[in-house]
Amino acid sequence: MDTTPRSGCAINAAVEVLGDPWAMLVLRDIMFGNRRHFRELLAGSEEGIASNILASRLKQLVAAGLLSRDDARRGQRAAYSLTEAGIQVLPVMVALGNWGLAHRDGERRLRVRAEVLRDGGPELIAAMIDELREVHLGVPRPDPDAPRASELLAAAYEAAL
Amino acid sequence: MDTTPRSGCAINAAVEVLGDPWAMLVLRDIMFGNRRHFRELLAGSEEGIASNILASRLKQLVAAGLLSRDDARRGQRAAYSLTEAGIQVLPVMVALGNWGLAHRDGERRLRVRAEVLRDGGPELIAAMIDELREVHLGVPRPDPDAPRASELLAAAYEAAL
DNA sequence: GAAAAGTGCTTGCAATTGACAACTGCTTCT
DNA sequence: AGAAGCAGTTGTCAATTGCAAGCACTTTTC
Repeated sequence: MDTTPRSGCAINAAVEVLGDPWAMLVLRDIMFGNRRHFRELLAGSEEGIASNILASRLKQLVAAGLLSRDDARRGQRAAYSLTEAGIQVLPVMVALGNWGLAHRDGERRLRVRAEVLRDGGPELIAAMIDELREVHLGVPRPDPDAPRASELLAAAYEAAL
Repeated sequence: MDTTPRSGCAINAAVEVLGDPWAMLVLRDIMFGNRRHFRELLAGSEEGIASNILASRLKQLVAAGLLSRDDARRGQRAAYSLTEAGIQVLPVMVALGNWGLAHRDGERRLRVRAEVLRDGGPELIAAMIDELREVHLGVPRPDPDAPRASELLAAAYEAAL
């Protein structure tokens, strides 16, 4: 786990944390799939991550300050939560999802649902961030009556299957 | 160069192409640094990519349809250009840059410049995409008198150093 | 017109990282 | 006490990465 930055560039700084294929997928499952425990993350994702890789990535993400590890009374049921820095990865995730929807298979499928993400952008993302803050940080949402962005986003994410 | 997708998820689709640390940095240098030739990319980036890795990544990015290789009369001065799919990576790049600016070093530095990217968002990105289309695809910009977004973005990117 | 310099890569090799399977120590349920 | 579930660790081996050279080619320079 090398923490020496390769350069001072901001994009490089992000890439050194998020540039690993598995890091993004783990974050995705915690964000959208709401998986919080080791075994859930291990078995849950469609891509089939190996246990040592998952352990390594969780450690890195905790060290980088994207996740916190809540070791609920030692040994059992350790839960991983997003920190504020981790929650702020959502825009990156959505941008990646948009790109993936638009450009795999030569840009032909799933246009309709993709529009939910593509243009619903900023407000939807802001609302989703409020939800993530509530779930992971325990911060109540500013407007509890606001529509649940997670459902729209999760639907668009499911459409990505 | 394995092209078999690990899953059908859109985020995974994007990660399989963009999830490599070097892929994003190469695209960054082509986008913001306007480096188009092998040797430029090799010597130009602050991170110091190895030649075999660069060759491998360029090949992958061309195969994935993000770059095109213009082999100006065989042998000499092959130029790499962004395709439309490559240009569309810009929002991902900006989101990554934002995150990097905000969250490295515990969120303390470069706030001022970061705001250029953070909230100037959508319109700035759209304008920059028009510019990239002009430079890399030869498509004239819809409004040639519009301010040059690349200067604002490049300034914010330079601030990231 | 031969030498020098520049081009896009390729090759060899040591070291790191990745995937797969099995296993450890701990805790709780029966 | 036994079984089952938990979060990981360890071992092994193949694939990938990083670094230093080198190669075949083209253009420039003298």
